[in-house]
Amino acid sequence: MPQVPSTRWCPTPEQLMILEEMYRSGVRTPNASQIQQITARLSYYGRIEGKNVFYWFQNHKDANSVCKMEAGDAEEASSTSDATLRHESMAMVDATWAVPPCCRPLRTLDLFPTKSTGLKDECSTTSKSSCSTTTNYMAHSSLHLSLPK
Amino acid sequence: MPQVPSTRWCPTPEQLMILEEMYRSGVRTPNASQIQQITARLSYYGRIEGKNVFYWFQNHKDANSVCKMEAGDAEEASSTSDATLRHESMAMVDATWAVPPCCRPLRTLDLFPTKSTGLKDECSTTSKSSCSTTTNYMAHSSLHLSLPK
DNA sequence: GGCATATGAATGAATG
DNA sequence: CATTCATTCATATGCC
Repeated sequence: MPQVPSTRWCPTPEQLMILEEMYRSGVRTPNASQIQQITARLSYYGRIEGKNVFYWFQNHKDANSVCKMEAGDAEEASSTSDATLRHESMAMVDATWAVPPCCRPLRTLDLFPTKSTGLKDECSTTSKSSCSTTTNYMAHSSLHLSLPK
Repeated sequence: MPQVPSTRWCPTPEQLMILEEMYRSGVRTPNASQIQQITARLSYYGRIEGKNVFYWFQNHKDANSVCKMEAGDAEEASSTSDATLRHESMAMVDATWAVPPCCRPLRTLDLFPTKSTGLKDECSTTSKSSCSTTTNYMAHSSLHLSLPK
């Protein structure tokens, strides 16, 4: 039971930004060397491995349409939810998508903590305040499915 | 009284029954159209959205007769599957993989035993904006690596 | 009231 | 590139 920190890669905003920009630039499937460079560069902002980059581009079909729900069906609070469509199936059912507010609060707190002293764990559950930011990206819609409205 | 609008989907027994039956019937990953139909049908019994159906099937690996949820299975296999390199790009970046500790100290030493409940990791990354991102363009190596095999 | 558990939701990782 | 698997996160609910 490894409490090992072997966590899943947590893309930081900076990393994301760069990746997205690259994607926008036309990068689709970087080669090994490309990946290496990208990884090296991104690793500056946080832990990242080559495979992360690789998979990211693999999964990053299109970050388009941060579709929003249609105003006609839900009267939820609608906290600017953007349904991130991932698969075609989802794309179609999008109509029903009305994802409320589940964004991912990036807990990028300040610098690395020096928690030797009685500092509470930095990963405290709280502090999930603003999940705004542009954390939501990625919408894997594929094909030609009519996405969102 | 679940009057709260933004609540999570609350599957009704009827919905569950239908879903499970479908699952039993062999439905594993319904397509968009499938999802739509299912959703439509289930919506009769209560509010439900396409994503709910989608996720349900996604998560419903084996919720039926799960008998291994608890028990004293404290250890894990951790077979550390070797990453079978699939593409050459990956092969090359492989070096970057398995980069264990590297430079990112993400984990704190936990002296005291913490309950596993809500074990949150801290993938916090410094959102430092030292920036100075030297617009490092991508190298157009264009090597001879043919990706996929 | 909070703590424990269950499960929906999200997405990174992997495979075909 | 599409699809599926696995892990994690967040929220709801139940039991103290």
